[in-house]
Amino acid sequence: MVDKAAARLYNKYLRPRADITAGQGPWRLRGKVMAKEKRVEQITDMEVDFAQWYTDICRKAELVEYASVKGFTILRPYGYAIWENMQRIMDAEFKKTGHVNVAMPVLIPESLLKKEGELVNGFAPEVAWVTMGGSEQLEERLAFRPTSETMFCDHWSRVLHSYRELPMLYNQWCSVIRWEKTTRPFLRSREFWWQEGHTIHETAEEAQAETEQQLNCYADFFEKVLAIPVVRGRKTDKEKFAGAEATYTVECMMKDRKALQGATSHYFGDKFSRAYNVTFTGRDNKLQYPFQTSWGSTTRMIGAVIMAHGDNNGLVLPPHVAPIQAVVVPVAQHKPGVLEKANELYETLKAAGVRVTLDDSDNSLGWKCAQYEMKGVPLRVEIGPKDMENGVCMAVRRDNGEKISIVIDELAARVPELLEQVQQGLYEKAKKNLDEHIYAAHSIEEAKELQEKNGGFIKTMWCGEEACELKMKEQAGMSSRCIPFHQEKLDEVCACCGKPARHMIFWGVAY
RNA sequence: CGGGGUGUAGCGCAGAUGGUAGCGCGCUUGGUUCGGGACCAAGAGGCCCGGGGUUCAAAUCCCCGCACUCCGACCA
Repeated sequence: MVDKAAARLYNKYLRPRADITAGQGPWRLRGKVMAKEKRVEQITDMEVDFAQWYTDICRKAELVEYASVKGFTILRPYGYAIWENMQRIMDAEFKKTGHVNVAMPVLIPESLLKKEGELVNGFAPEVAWVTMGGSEQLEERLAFRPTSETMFCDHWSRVLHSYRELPMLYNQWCSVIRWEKTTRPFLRSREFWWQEGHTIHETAEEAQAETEQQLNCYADFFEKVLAIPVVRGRKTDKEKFAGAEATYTVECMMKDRKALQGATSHYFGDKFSRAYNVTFTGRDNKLQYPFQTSWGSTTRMIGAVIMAHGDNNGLVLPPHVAPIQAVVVPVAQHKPGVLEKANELYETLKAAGVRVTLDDSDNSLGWKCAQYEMKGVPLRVEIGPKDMENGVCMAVRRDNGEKISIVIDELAARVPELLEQVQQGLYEKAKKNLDEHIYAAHSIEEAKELQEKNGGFIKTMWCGEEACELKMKEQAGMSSRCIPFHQEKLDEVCACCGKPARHMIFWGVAY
């Protein structure tokens, strides 16, 4: 019902622009008329247009660039460096609990993919196919992996013989292809990078424990490394992974109070091992089917970091994954001794194990400040002639703008300490955002009203029926996020249908 | 896949009523600057998204594609 002419006019004259160029009145930048708290141009304010703000950050902080095929993105060095830090930390955690890395093929024969019905049905709409090999038509078309359960099962069906070989705790770092209809950097793209863990176990209990352990591993990673608090819970049958017996999730809340699924962990029972004929000889000398899990986390976590911590001046990175944790910025660097001193600070911090960089380029101080704020560097260390006289330097926190004078001799000890404080500060801020935006509702109408007014998670009691999920979606625009492990009893009956309630459930508008 | 919007220099945009292109920022070089995106001067940079039409003539008008983006449905 949008008036086309009006839309065009809006677009031409009123739509918020990312770039505000100099010489345009009150926003004039070089004339320094801009509001003090808005120091970085080129980024749309999140209050004006959150989606545009997000895209601006992805591009202006040089995290991604669009590729030539729709829905595919290039992870640029700065973006990839964040991913590498995530990988390094997670990979070490996986290995602590006995997991080993493997590499599976990128192509899956159609016949193999089709062996497990639910999985195929779940992924069929988004599978990309290879039909040609050189100039020859292939006898059987090959799927680009959308996920690798089938490859792991096929492999296990050949190599597994005895219970003595169990459990097999495998993981792989790779990219997968899912032909999504609409795409956004990090949040939804046709190719994305991830890790997928796949394990098989002798008993159901062991497999269930694995599922839980890995979910907790993710939750810890989000909270301690990404500084994003999560809600742990189980997905409803409607929302669970195709073919899984149970799907667990860590749900996060973004600054616009929309929900984002952070990572998932699935319990498969022996469903896949039966479908793919994975067997082993048990302790009782009988042929048995192993119990299976899979769990995954993706580059979407970068999107989560952007939307959980970013502000109107750009990206804000948690120190644990920041490619650059501190940048040394010399002030009045042409003055004698300044660059030398700056370099000394750089070397000191490097020796202290800080991921540090020194910007001795010719750009002005203001430019440098804005640049590193946009890129989310947690700490800026300024050193100028006046500081040198006093034997100090100035540290500026990205998360709250606080300026801290540091005696140079104490730099090596103080900076790591400050980085930890930034890490903690980010978590606390995000935790506050989460805690303050969980609302209890007792009917669909109330849920809808709360969602429209506040956003966030709406918690209600639920009978367990899919019909009620559909009703909530239709009437209040929300999907179920999870059935939290920490249950509360809000009512006796389901908020949607009035039948006896079985669970407390979280609803939200999701990415 | 449905509904809007937009494709002109690296980025942001101007280019009524058709006559093959401009501005700001950025970039390069030289100089002056430097405690929050500096200033001056001289430069470089365009198959106007693609394909068809209409016309003496198309960035501009008409079809058809494609891409990006926002809002829904689907998903990590």
